[in-house]
Amino acid sequence: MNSMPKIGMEPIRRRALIDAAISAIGERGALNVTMSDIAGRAGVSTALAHHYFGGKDDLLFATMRHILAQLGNEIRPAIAPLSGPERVRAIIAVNLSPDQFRPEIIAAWLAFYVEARRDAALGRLFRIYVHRLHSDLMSGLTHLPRARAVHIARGLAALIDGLYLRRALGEGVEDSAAAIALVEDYLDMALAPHPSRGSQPHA
Amino acid sequence: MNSMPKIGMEPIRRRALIDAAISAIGERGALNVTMSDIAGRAGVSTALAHHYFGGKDDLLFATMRHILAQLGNEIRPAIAPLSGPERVRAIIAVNLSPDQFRPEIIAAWLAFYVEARRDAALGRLFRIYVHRLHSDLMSGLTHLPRARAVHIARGLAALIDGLYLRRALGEGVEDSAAAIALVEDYLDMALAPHPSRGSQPHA
DNA sequence: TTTCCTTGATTGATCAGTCAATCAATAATA
DNA sequence: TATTATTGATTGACTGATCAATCAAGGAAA
Repeated sequence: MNSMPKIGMEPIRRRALIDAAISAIGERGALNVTMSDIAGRAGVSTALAHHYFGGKDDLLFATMRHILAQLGNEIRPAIAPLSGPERVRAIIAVNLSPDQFRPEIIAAWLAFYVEARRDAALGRLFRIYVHRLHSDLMSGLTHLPRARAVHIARGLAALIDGLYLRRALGEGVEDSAAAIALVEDYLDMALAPHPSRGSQPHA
Repeated sequence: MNSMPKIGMEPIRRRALIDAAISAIGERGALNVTMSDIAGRAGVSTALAHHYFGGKDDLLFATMRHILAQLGNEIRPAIAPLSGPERVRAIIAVNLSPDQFRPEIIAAWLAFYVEARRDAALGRLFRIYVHRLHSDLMSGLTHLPRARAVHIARGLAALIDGLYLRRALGEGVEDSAAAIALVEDYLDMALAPHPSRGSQPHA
């Protein structure tokens, strides 16, 4: 380990393998993709995939982490300058943006949701996502009583995930814009003062 | 196939194998269960499972059909005497009842959702479920303009599925009652006349 | 004795992971 | 400049395990 005796292929290969994994998962629809398939798509041998990632689980974990990081990188700047309902709207817009609503991304999400039930590391990753989404939503609902804000945040989160599911199945809401409209409609209703309804108090 | 020269083990075995499949899927969290595992839980050999179901895919298909049929059998009598919002409330209550909210059932749902992306037969099965849920919901929203009813029905369906997802992950809404309360709250808001909001018209 | 019921053993395929061996590029050296 | 040592990059071939599916044979009721 003196200096740089060889070129730096590592980041390129890692990225290529992750992209290949997303592509493969998107096409097969589940995590039962083979290392051969992934490596083939990335244009390398299976041995190289093992060399860089250690094993299949590690590669899939890195893939999911990449997807989550990408989502985080889109959300952070989008909501930074906003507060209140506008902040919530931005979160919704990014989570359901055409970019996140791509079939292969949805397929990967769904497949990882399933896998997270068994894989402890994946489960932790998802819990981080769930918590981040929740606290992001809460940060736009500070003008409401806490209990009411929690209620709405949970509803929004479930709605977003539900729309993902239906998208994965190819049924229900058609495109990104329709999904966003649906969630925003929920938000509008929840924020609008309504006569006397609901189990939670509101301002 | 003349009459009944031998006792009828078939329905008993089929049912036992389906129950075993649900149990196995619930425990492993995905569809990558083995025929050995399923057959073992049912107390028979793998060869017998093949004898009665033909192959693994057929067994899993029958398992999902059984779960969907069970849901249908619970919903039908529950909503038959009702109409309007009460009918919608009954649909919500059954879909999120403690019985449907069992971890192993949720796990099976989720796993089949994933598999339905590839398996055409499973996909058809799910489309039937989606359509039935939608038309059931619509039948309780006849007092609203059609466009508004469609909007609400889609929101309710997505919300229900989203709550399933979060339940599968073990995060978010805790139990059946909390999930029902969340969806009913959405329904209450959607049905309550609110000042001037939303992209869809309402009565 | 016919007919369903049931199984153990086997087979063929798939796949993750390993390994020893090349290739290529740079840095040190003479 | 030419040579050589060093090291990352890369692969083909192999292995061990897993698993769905098959089959031929052995019960047991009718």
